[in-house]
Amino acid sequence: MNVDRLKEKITSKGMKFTHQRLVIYRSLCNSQDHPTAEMVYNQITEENPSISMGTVYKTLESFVNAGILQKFRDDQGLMRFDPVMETHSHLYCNDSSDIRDYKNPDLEELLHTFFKENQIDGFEVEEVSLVIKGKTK
Amino acid sequence: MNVDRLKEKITSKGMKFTHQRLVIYRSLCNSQDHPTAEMVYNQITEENPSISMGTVYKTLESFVNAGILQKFRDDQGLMRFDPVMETHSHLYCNDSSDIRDYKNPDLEELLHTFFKENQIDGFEVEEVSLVIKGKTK
DNA sequence: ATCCTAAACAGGAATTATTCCTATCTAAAA
DNA sequence: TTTTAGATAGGAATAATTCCTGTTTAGGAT
Repeated sequence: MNVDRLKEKITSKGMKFTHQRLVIYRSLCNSQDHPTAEMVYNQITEENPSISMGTVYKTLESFVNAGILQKFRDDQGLMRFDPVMETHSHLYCNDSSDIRDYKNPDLEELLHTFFKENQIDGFEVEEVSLVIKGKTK
Repeated sequence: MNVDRLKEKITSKGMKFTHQRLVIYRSLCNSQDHPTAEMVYNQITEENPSISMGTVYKTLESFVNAGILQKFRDDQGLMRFDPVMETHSHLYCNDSSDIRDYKNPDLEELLHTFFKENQIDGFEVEEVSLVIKGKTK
């Protein structure tokens, strides 16, 4: 994604376009590993040593609120950030801390149908995602 | 569950039977709310003021390793403990921090079949659970 | 019943992810 | 160019969890 598209993405949500936001969002878009705030910080400070940890946290949170990023907790309790906004599940590797994306429209349809037909007493389902644990082959 | 059955549960895993372990495990068995270590601590210290926080953490972890409890992270990153060992999913209330159990054999069968028929490239599924978010009605 | 020892415990310090605070700075609207 | 609301840097504060150390104890051996 080029700078203009990144800028458009940020400003379209009513956020000021700053160098820090550009760098942080670009880092997310280029990563496949659902980085933590610290991983983002380590990556961007190689080229931008003056960006502070607090800014990384605050910026990531702003992006989540603006609907530009998703966040979720991993098993160690660390917050992970994800630029993929469509509904999808995650594959957790039992042998490492790898987390891969898993997206399957058939599965989504299956679950949607299931919960439509199987109402839960006293609970209204709004969102379902899967935690899939296993081994990388 | 009476004291003898609780004791049996603990010693059958090769663990020494101590007063602290009895009290902590009993607290878990009597709760429905997937308590955190701190919630367990607060509950048991009413009657057992000398049990330390460190012991609660260490004991809960020992129980998990022994296969007596399950643990999982909630959205706030807190570790939750659960005496229900069978596979089941959780209902997360969006309006509060309530977490209810959800168990449905049909759903488990459905998912089992799905992942048998839909192998994931480079990944071997071992365990699937659902994160179900929504509203308590 | 008493002794012995590995394991468990209490109490508190240390660690670590994350949030909070405040003075300074800057994007972008006027 | 000026103005100012919002953004940032840097560091202090917070809070869940782990670690450390000296003391105690469960339960097998004597």
